[in-house]
Amino acid sequence: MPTSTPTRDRILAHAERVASRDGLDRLTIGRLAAELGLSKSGLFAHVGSKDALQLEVLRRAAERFRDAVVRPAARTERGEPRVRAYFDGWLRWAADPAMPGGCLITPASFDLDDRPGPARDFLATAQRQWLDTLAHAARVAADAGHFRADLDAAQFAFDLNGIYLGCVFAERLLGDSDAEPRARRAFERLLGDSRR
Amino acid sequence: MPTSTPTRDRILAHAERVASRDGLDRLTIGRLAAELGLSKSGLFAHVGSKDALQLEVLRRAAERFRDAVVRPAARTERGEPRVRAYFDGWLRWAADPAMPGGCLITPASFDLDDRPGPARDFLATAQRQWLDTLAHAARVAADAGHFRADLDAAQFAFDLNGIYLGCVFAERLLGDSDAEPRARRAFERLLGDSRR
DNA sequence: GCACAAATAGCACGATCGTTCGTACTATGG
DNA sequence: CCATAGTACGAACGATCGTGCTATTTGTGC
Repeated sequence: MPTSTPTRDRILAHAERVASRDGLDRLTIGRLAAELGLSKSGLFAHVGSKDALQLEVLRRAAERFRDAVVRPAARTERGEPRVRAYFDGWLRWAADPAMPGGCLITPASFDLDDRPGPARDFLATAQRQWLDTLAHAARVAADAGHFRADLDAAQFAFDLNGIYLGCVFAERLLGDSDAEPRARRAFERLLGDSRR
Repeated sequence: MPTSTPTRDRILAHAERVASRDGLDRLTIGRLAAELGLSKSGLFAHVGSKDALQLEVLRRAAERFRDAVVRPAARTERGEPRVRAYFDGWLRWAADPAMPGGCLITPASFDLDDRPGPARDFLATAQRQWLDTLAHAARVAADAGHFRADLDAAQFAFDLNGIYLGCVFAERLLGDSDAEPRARRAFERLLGDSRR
């Protein structure tokens, strides 16, 4: 099982789309093979196992997240602008048309939260890292005087995450068309409180 | 398929626990039957179909939520105290030891958000109702002078939901032991902003 | 043109899924 | 004592799952 071939890339790219629309654990080797015009065993040889496939899909989604959100924002001006850039990128990521079902990591985080295993471990680590990134950016903003000095950065990250989750929830389950404006309003409220 | 027999109640009560721990769509007729000492066909006769089983589990969870959270809080003093009662009950519900995997509705809401059908419809309706209840309570609190008069009640419900989701996320995926204190702090911040 | 390796297909396996069907057992009402 | 309805069971169905094995195709260096 090679680590990167054109076919394998095709498989994983499609698997990401399927997982986005239908959920990570609705990924199925047979269905994937049929949709890609491959045989089950042919596809299987590329991915090793179903668990490995799911894990790899998660890894690639996380990598795309880093490319699309984390790295660009990390190059913007430090302090509050960078915090804003993180949040903007996050919302853009959630609405990325390349992923028809939205971020596949969010539902997986709730789905796997009680199922020990490599997938859950990966998700927990990745999410912790992301929240740490957000907290660190808030800390830097506080040190720069943009936010108040005694800001609880971890609490800031917790609050931001809640805003994001509420946005995804309202948008996708409730079909609430102004979920994103609401999220932005909540964000401004959080920033306001972080200043004074 | 009768609507209520002792056996059917036993089945559904156990199904709720399984769905709480493993997720609604990991509910399986065969597994359920084995764990209850019934035959697959015997159990099947009680629930009609798998989809009906899942839907019924959702219905019962929602009913328990009304009994445990909505109704008690609705009888408390109107205004801010009732808003607090809703939120307290909500957090208590999420930590209810009777449901070993926490609230089964939250993960299902993310899991089914892109899968049309009766289960999704039910979830969307139930969640909309709950958010409306919260918004209404906030509106009443504003009219009573506890919150500022121009409070956006729907935004309040949106924010509250985000706090809850962030709490579940931190608690269950990250194993963050002070997720609940953080949620309470976020709640107080929301209340503070709703006053001025 | 041939050897050799990689990529893909074909086929079968055991398991498990939801579901159906026929059939017992058990109570209850006449 | 019999009819009837409810309750549960066992066996089987077609489908699909993940996963092995064994060919066959394909491409590449000599």
